[in-house]
Amino acid sequence: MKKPVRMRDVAEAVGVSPMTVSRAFKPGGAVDDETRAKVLSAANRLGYVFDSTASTLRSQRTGFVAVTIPSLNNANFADTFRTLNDSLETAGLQILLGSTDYRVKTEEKLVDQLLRRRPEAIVLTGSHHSERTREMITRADIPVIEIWDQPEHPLGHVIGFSNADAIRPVVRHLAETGRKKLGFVGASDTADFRGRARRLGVLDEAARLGLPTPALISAGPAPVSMVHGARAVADNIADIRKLDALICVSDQVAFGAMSECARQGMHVPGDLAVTGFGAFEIASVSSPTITTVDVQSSEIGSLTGTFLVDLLQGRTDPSPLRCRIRTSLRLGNSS
Amino acid sequence: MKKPVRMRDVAEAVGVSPMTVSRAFKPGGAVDDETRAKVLSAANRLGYVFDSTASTLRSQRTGFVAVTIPSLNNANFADTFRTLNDSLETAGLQILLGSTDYRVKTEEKLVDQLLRRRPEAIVLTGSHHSERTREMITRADIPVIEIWDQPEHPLGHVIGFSNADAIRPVVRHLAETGRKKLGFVGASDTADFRGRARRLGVLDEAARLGLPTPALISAGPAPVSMVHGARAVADNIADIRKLDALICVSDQVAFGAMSECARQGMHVPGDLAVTGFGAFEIASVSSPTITTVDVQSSEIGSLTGTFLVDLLQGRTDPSPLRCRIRTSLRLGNSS
DNA sequence: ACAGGTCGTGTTATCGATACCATAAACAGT
DNA sequence: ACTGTTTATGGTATCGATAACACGACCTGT
Repeated sequence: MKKPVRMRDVAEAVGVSPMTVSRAFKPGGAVDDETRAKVLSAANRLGYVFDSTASTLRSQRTGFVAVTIPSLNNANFADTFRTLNDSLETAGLQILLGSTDYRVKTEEKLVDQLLRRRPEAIVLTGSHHSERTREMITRADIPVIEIWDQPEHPLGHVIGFSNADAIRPVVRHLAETGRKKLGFVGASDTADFRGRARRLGVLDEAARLGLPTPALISAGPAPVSMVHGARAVADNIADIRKLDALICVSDQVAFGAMSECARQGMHVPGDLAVTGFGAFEIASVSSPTITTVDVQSSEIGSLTGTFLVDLLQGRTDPSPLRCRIRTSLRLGNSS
Repeated sequence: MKKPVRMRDVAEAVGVSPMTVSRAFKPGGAVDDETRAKVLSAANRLGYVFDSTASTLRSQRTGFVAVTIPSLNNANFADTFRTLNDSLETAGLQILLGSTDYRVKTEEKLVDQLLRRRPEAIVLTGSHHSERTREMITRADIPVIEIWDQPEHPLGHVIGFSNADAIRPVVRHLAETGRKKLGFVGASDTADFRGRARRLGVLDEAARLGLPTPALISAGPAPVSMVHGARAVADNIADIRKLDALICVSDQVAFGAMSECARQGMHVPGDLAVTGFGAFEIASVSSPTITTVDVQSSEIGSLTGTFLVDLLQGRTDPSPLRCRIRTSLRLGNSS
């Protein structure tokens, strides 16, 4: 239980001032090469570990970026988060992650907690926030990026796509291939705003094309995944036999639905077309492969990361960015 | 660009000392209820945001827990991380997450970075670390937990299972059902230590049971997932036709393998049994369902979380814990 | 030779909260 | 009445690094 080594101790050991040690630890610090080498070797010998907390307080730069995502077990956001993390960590930034559990109230508490850490920027998944959340973030006066959506009233920067528009090509594709009686499988509640937007997109596009109103089939409360897709089909099999296409809110749900269809003796795509959303691995590996919408989740993460790094280093115009991620229909054998 | 509100400003507004404001913000702070209410309302009115950085420096408590995992897109660790995060955040602890990319050198750099933030504890996935990593962590003098493994020489606490032992029942099950010519599909390199341990477990158990040495089929470098399982089967189809069981390093690989088998006209389990590992959603939703090993990934996370919270609050004996997570064979229709 | 520049280093004050101790008031027990 | 205890609050020093400024040594060009 000896007391921890501080910068001062290293300085004394080398015979320089703490300031010189400080500079030796900064990548761009103006120190003589020889001095730096001596400092670093002494630091290593003494077991000195740089204290970011003190540095942060004095310099007012935390190196933190706060990130909120709806759910950690939703594979949808894993890719985005991973690529975002990769971009940021090379710039020496550390993510503070929190999950909102699809609730604006939870998001509010989370944002309050995160802001106490003085992040240099904040990334929010989605665009629906409580009034207080908006206020806290505005007052924090740091860059904000909303991702995975196209908000009407953005808080700051936007890197995402319209979930409603992204799914329209699916409806058109189904209509073009002669499918008329559509169904939509998604979460029952309205907590998953992106899922809800997709549902609205489906309904609207079907109306525009003069198709009958799609049947809405609930897969239970968000987040929904494979088992929920399977259960939704099992629970509504009679209705589903009357349809000729099932539009699912995600590839996971689509896969679950397809697998239950197989169990029920329905042939995909012969008896029923099934589509997903998100272009996840499962879509290209399942049989049949799933018709889906590629939203480039990795792209969202890496774009956000590089943009943020440029912004924080002052290399980028800080005026609000609205970046629309290009989404595309990817045909599989399920439709 | 007005200057930020500090505790002192709130104190002045209410007419108390900063110390009282400080206490009003602590859950257990001894302040008059009325005073606290006045302080909090003033804080809210002025837009004061508590500054954890300063608090941390003075009190020497950061509220951080450092966590390293091999890969963020490996679904294996998502459940563990999610439940761990849930337990910790209710206790007001914030995770600092880093991914090691399955490399000890990357882990070393990561640990160095994370320790600078002065975490109150560190959680490492796996048990293979560089000498320098071990040294840094030992010197940091904070609780360490190694998860997802059973290290021979633990750094501190252990919450995990033996990957080699966990997969033995799979081999026994296959032997009992008359399968003799086994194959193992996993990552080619030795970077994924847990995958390697499973392979060794398969080889050893096969030898004990007097079975011929299982064929080793590479699915490429770690991390491996569905597409790699499918490709491994496609690339080695001639060899695989001679086998009667395929033991895969994970459910994802097993699913990919099964789907390629279907494409190749091989029937599972008729022509070939296929098994996975991890008991992920895909195992119970795919058809056929996959025989797998349930390792309770969620359990690992929540156990680690509650243990850590108890430890940091001094409610638990700090002597090294070695917790063996019970694993179990879960039969599916794929074998 | 000298003004003006760069480079490496030291001195001092400070970032914003809180540990530690002191104090005053209220109240109980003998 | 006096001591001891509890509760609510304030004053001061401090956590460990660094921004800002100062300074001397060494260039470099005219």
